[in-house]
Amino acid sequence: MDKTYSPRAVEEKWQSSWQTEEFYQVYRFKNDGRSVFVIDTPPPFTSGELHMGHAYWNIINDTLARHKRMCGFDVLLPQGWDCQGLPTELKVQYKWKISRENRRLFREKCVEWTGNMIKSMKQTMTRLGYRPDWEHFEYRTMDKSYWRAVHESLLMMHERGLIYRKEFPVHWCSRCGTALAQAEVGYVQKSGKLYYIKFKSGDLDLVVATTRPELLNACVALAVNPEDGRYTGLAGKEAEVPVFGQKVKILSDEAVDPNFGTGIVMICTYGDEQDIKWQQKHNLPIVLAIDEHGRMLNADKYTGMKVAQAKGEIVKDLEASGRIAKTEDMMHSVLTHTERADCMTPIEFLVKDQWFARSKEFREMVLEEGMRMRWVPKFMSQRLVDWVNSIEWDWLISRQRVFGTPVPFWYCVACGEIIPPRKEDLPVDTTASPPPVSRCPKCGGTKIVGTPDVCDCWVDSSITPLIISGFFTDRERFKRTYPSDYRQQGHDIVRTWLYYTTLRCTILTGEKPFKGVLINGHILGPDGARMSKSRGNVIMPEQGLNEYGADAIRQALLSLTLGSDFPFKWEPVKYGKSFLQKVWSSVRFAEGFFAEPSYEIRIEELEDVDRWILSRLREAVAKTVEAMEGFQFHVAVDVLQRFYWHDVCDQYVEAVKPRLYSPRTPESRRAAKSTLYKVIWTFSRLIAPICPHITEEIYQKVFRDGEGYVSIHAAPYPRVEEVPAVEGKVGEVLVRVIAELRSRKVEGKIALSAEVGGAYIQSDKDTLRICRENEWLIKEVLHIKEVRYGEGEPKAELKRD
RNA sequence: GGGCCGGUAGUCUAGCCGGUUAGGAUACCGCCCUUACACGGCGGUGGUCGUCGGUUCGAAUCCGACUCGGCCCA
Repeated sequence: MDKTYSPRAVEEKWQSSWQTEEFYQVYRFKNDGRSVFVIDTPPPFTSGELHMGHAYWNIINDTLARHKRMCGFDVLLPQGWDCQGLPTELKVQYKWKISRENRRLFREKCVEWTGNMIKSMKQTMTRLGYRPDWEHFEYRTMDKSYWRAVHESLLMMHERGLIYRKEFPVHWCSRCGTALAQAEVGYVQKSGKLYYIKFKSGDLDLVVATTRPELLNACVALAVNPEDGRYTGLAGKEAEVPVFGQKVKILSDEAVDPNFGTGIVMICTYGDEQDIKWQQKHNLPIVLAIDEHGRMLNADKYTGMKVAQAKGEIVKDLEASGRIAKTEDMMHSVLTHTERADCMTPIEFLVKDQWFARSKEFREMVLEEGMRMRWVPKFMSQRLVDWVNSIEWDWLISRQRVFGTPVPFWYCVACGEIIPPRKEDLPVDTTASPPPVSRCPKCGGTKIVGTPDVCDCWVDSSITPLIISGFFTDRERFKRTYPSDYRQQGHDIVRTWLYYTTLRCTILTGEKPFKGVLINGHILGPDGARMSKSRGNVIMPEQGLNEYGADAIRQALLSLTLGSDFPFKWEPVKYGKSFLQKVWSSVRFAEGFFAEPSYEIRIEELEDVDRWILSRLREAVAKTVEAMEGFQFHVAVDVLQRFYWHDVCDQYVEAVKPRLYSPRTPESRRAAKSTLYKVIWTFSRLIAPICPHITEEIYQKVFRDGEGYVSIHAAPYPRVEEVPAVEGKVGEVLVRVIAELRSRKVEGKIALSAEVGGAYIQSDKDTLRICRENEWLIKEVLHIKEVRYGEGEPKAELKRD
């Protein structure tokens, strides 16, 4: 064995070995009748970059899977890819200069781009030691087989009357010419003007403060807070909108902030999200004010102008007619296309024909199923409860995009009836294929049209437990692998991925999708803020893999408490690397004394320090097993690092050196060897799920001949009963005395290898007896010629020559 | 504005179903290259456990208020 452990070379060697047929049997899901353990892992968005946050959950799942395999479970560890999304469309559009007008070519190019991204991400995953069952359980949401599953799931929901169409406003970026998901927009602080505009209501002038006078044409109501004493009796009256002249009602609503502007707000279709709520709640008319290119609609002489231009013109005309009471400069939040930092176009709400899935009515069901899951950590379940209780609308499942799973329905133009495809025709693209009927089954209408809309990405990813269990493809396997044992995910997507999965899977199967949920926190940048390119605080695992190794990163990330956010630092990784070197050196030392393939402990030959370290080992096994079972990985890391470094290396190895180099008896030497063998072999298996590479290397070099498994990851996880239950108290006393004398040496600036003439040990009777019995060992370990003893307060002294 | 989480030495963190000299890591300072390891060993400096109240014989640990930070949602 080399003096220095080189993670790079060792890790790469085993990562490629694990991909071979010989080792695949360790990692494959066999469905051979053993208890199954299924982990529903997140399919990451295929951005091409695997950052430390991804690495974190890769490592959690890999560690969990390795642990369960060693415990004898038939583990199903799948890994999917969430492929379809706007960022990819924009890359293909802007970087590859492909026009989205040609939908087929555009999609092909998106698929090609995504393939490249997956390749690069998979490489980093592999370098982290992540080893899911790529061969049989890798899925990509852009594949036709995945589309088919999504379509079948939507078909089932349609059969139960859960799909409907309706006009609804969407976030729209006029520069990118597309609808956006909420996750793709954000508020940006901008300086602007607040206009105080006078509306006529009878003889009164009502002053309304707004930042968007260009939406006057879409003003459909005014509103005041019912508690606002200034406007008692105003509700129910009418007002006239300046410039455009339409008459609108004045409403009363608690959501109006009396402290903003004058306390009177104008409701437009649509200025912001609150306007949507008000429009729905009060059933107000909808005026289309802006088109897809950001130009005015239904705005008299302003029609066709760009929004910004129209704003200027309208303000000018308001001023001319004396309808502006005053203007104020203010900072306000503007909803902006922030997902692509260089777009930053203010978004508008456009009314589009949309597809919905009924979800409001399943709130109770989702809550009940959610509460039947085991949550780790427990408090995270509150996020689901809060979210479900706050749901006000059904799920808008359509998106006006190109690269996505097509919405698989046609509809009758005459009566609006939804026409589903035949199951055997799935997957379908309704813009390219003819409908299964030529006449509407409801009204007989002959104009049946498809839709270019695609599905929200959560429609795709909310069926992962069904995909991995074979719900659509293999009902026999499904019976054994659904629900998943655990769903692992970040806390930020409880309200999306977890909620939608629970909703859809329970509707489709009648049962919750997973028995347990493992929620992890975010890995933040070193500055404590969320990692983002614009902040420049993104940490990529690649930066540390060469220098410290995957096993070091794994230790560092697993030493975090599950559920909390953490600023990433390299220091704990460095410590992990030191620990690997420590383990390596100690095994290198021990291995030099192992002449036989394996060693069995003979209880009767054990000496006091052997019994001590074995009792400590037994304790470490118990604690580690308990921690691993309870997903307390940080506890396991801590217990193992401390046990091995400080008990095994600092104390035990030092204390048995004389018995290995110049033993008094062959039995003493054999006891030391067999204890060392037991300790290292057990420890290696305990930490194998956390540090799979170094333990595999050690296993293949030291233990394979004696133990016979193809891989350490095929060996059984240690159980407490494997370690002899022996009394360690006597050895503990001895170890303490030795440590004490060693400290005296260091304090006296005596080299540890230097011989000293004598030592004086003062303590109680029992301790002295133990020391006398082990006097040979004390002398040899510390290079002391003579030891004297005395009863009294515990102390240890050295006498120089 | 609402929900959740956190505030323990310069930095990070364990403990938090009440009683420990409050562990550990890193950084820093000494001494030591000991036939596994200087990616090491031994020792040391450093903490009013966010603030203020309360419960208790006793609180980092339980309760309340406040404050700061983070995430999610309005």
